[in-house]
Amino acid sequence: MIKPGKTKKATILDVAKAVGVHASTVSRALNPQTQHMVAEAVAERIAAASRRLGYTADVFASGLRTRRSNTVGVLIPDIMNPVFPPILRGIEDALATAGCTAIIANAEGEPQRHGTILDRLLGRRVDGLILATAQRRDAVVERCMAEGVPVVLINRTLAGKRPISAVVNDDEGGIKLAVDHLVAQGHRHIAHIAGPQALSTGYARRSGFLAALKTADPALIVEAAAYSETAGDAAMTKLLAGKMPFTAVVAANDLLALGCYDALARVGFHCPRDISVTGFNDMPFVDRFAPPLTTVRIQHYEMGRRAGDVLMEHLRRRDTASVTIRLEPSLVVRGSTAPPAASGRTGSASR
Amino acid sequence: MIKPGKTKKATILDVAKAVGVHASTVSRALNPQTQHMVAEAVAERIAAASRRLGYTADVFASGLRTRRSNTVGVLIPDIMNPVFPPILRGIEDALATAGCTAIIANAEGEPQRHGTILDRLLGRRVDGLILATAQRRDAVVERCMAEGVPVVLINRTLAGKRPISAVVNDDEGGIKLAVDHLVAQGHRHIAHIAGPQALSTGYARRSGFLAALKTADPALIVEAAAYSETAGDAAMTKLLAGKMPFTAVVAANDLLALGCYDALARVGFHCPRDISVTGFNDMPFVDRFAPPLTTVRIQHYEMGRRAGDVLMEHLRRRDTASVTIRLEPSLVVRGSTAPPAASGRTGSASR
DNA sequence: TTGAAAGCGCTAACAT
DNA sequence: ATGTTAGCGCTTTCAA
Repeated sequence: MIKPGKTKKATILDVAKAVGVHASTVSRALNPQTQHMVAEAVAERIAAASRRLGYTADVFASGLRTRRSNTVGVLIPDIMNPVFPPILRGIEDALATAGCTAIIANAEGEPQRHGTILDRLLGRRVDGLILATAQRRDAVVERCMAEGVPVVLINRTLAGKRPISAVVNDDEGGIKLAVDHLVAQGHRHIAHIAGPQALSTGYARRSGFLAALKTADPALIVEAAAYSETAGDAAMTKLLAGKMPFTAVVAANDLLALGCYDALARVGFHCPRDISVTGFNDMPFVDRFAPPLTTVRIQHYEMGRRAGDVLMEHLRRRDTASVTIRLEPSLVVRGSTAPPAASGRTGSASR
Repeated sequence: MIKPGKTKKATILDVAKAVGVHASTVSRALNPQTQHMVAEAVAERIAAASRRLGYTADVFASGLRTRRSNTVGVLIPDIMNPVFPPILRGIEDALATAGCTAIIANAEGEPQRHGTILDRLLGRRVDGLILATAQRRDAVVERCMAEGVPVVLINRTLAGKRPISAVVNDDEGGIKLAVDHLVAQGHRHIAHIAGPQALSTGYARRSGFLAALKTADPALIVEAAAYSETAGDAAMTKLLAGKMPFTAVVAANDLLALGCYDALARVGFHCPRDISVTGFNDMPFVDRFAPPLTTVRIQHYEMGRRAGDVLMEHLRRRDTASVTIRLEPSLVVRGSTAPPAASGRTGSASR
């Protein structure tokens, strides 16, 4: 009933026979690394024949021999977060130019699952890894380092100086941009919804907040349980329930800022009239929210691209020294921030 | 300087030696299909030893032998479109239960690139494909069918009845939901921004619009060049420039609806006061836009999940008959639709 | 129920 | 510059 249609794949032997040379000559001619060892005329005939027969090297056979898959694993904490698609595009573009393919794995915010996912990726014999899931101390990363698997961290990095490559943002600097903007608008009581302190982003942004706002009140800093809307909502609710008045809040990322919107709406507060809100990431579509979010823009695509390039370099030369690339963020001012109300509404936030 | 750390992977031979049996026995014991051929006691010792040694079959070696990669290719038109992440999650969950891994490829709206991407995926020896990129007549799909590669279409399907599995939405029915809602609100002049007619979604939704609104005016139907915000903006601008008055527009998807927002804002019209807008997909975050989008909700996750399941079934039994699964959409009413202004503002849209 | 042996398609060391 | 040979690690007949 079903046509099998199985067009038998051409093997290297088919090409060899067609040209009248030995299989190994075909192999050499087709590999850029070894092409120089074969006569140009022969190489051309081989190229022609292999094109004509639609020959492509079997990844299993060559992988078995060479122990390279030309595949890298990419571990993402949450693919539903719109920051990641642009990052992934950057990664894929970088890999594609090196003839490499990404296997994307979703960690879904469950750190304990990371080990299993790593096993799965390693089981696929990936040549290296790009991890967007790193915690400040991270068992998965440690394991990779111990096993000598090439790794590049992206967005998040480890605590302290470690010999591992990473492409991150200047999180402190980015938060300073947001704080300075609010201060310039006249805000004096600014709260911070910090990201999880187990993550370098949460940690660094909190430090950046403290550094930028010397007068920061500890009571106005709340740590969110996760980078999610619900966690942002919960944190903001906690802030509103506290007795410290404030007129603005710096959220550690856009999703948390969205959660702030929810909490604010629930108690009938208006953003930015009652409370100004800033985010971090400038993820796609935040310019369309009500109100459009003032946020710190990071170079999503560039970040992915650079991480991909760095990993490719590590694969090319296994002794490449690790590097840390820090990308500069910028502030995008939109409708979620405004000068505090003159009416002394400042105190209104305390209840 | 760099610790090689290369922990030699355990091979099947290591396990065999540890247990004192032949490698082939280990192979049989570890494969659920053939496990029954080996004595239970031996099987247990093999399982224990392989666990102890951290043995996992080398995918290259077994793939070379069995011609199966336990990998499937997933072709997505645009990963930046937030509909896809939930769909991908569904697909991955379905594959994971079958021990399969997805390789996601981004087609980036360039149909001519699809062939190359297909080659790359096939070169990776994927066992099957899930295509979200199908056009009503699609060279890539034809090629897969001709070559006997198992394929499941998702979201979009081919023109006419074809022997190929697909998981799609009831696009006609979905649009009818939107039209009926607008009519119930009192709208009489309703426009449609159709999706590309080369895609089954664009085509079916347009048909659905025509079917639901017998009095539809051809001058109030504009085909967008792509499913994108800019295309939606352009189409809406064209509609506004026409002389036909209308009070509502049914966009063929959410991105097009967003483009409508832009066009409306540019000419100083307010949604929904001047013009009501509906979308399609209910992609993440459209509930947060200004105004929150009234749209047709599709079962993103379920769609992915079902497609994955169907493909797994095709891989398990190559002679499985093809099926088409049609998922039911529902309407989500939000702030972008309202009754038309009583003020006879109807005509206002014409200039 | 288990072992022996062959071979999947390719590449790399060695030989010429 | 090209051919010979061996073998990567696994699965699968075939034999016992």
